[in-house]
Amino acid sequence: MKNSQLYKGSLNTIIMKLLEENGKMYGYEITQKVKAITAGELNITEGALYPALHKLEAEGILDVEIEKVDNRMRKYYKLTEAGEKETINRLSELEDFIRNMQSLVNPKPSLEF
Amino acid sequence: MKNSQLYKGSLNTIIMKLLEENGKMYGYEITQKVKAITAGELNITEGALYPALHKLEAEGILDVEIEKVDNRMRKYYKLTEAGEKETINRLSELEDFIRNMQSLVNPKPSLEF
DNA sequence: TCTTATACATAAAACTTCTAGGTATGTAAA
DNA sequence: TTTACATACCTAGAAGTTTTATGTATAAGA
Repeated sequence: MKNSQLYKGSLNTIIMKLLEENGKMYGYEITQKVKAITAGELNITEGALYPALHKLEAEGILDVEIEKVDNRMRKYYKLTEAGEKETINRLSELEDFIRNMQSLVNPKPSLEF
Repeated sequence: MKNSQLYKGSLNTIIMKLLEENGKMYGYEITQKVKAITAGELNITEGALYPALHKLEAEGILDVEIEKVDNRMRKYYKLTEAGEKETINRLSELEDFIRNMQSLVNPKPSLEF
């Protein structure tokens, strides 16, 4: 998609935040949710999403649970306890990042008269 | 450094914004400026910075001018005309990005009573 | 003299993401 | 009925950026 370079490196944080908020989600659901929240501006590709989910699972951040709905497979992911702790750190990093980027883009004028 | 993953993909935008603001800067100056603005939280490594500057120059975004100060070489970079136009686009993308990330992290509650 | 700061540079490895494919089911349109 | 689209998963290879680890050189300070 037309995703700018800027989103690179933010995928894990996005996934973890969504799972923190919604309890459990499956891959396709995550892509649709992100598209909806960002009004179509950010489209997570499957080639990025699935490897990322598998990696987070391997790291013990996520747990999987397979369900069959309408004869179609769904793999629901949710945060482990370790994952919840890590999510707190990631969100804090995200806040710092946003604050820093805003400082760079919108520097405080020096206090002169 | 302890730079989180989130900064990946934002280096070009940072460089371009700083040059838009300061007219011309040299590599080492950019690293110091970023460190100062972010209170030490973001350190741009040379291994990332110099290749990025060279690439932006090759793309016609930046112009170089070599000066010798105190017997040391300095390569001053400044935005070309095309670079200035592109910077406007990048900053607009950055605003969208920040807005989208904030929507994800801090979703608007539905308007129910 | 040794360390730190200034100032540039690059090559190899690591890492993430994109592109481009693949499988399969259900539904709606032509 | 065949085509298209949405749902739902997956992966391999290419592309791209950044990190790590170097290297060179001058100036200043301990």
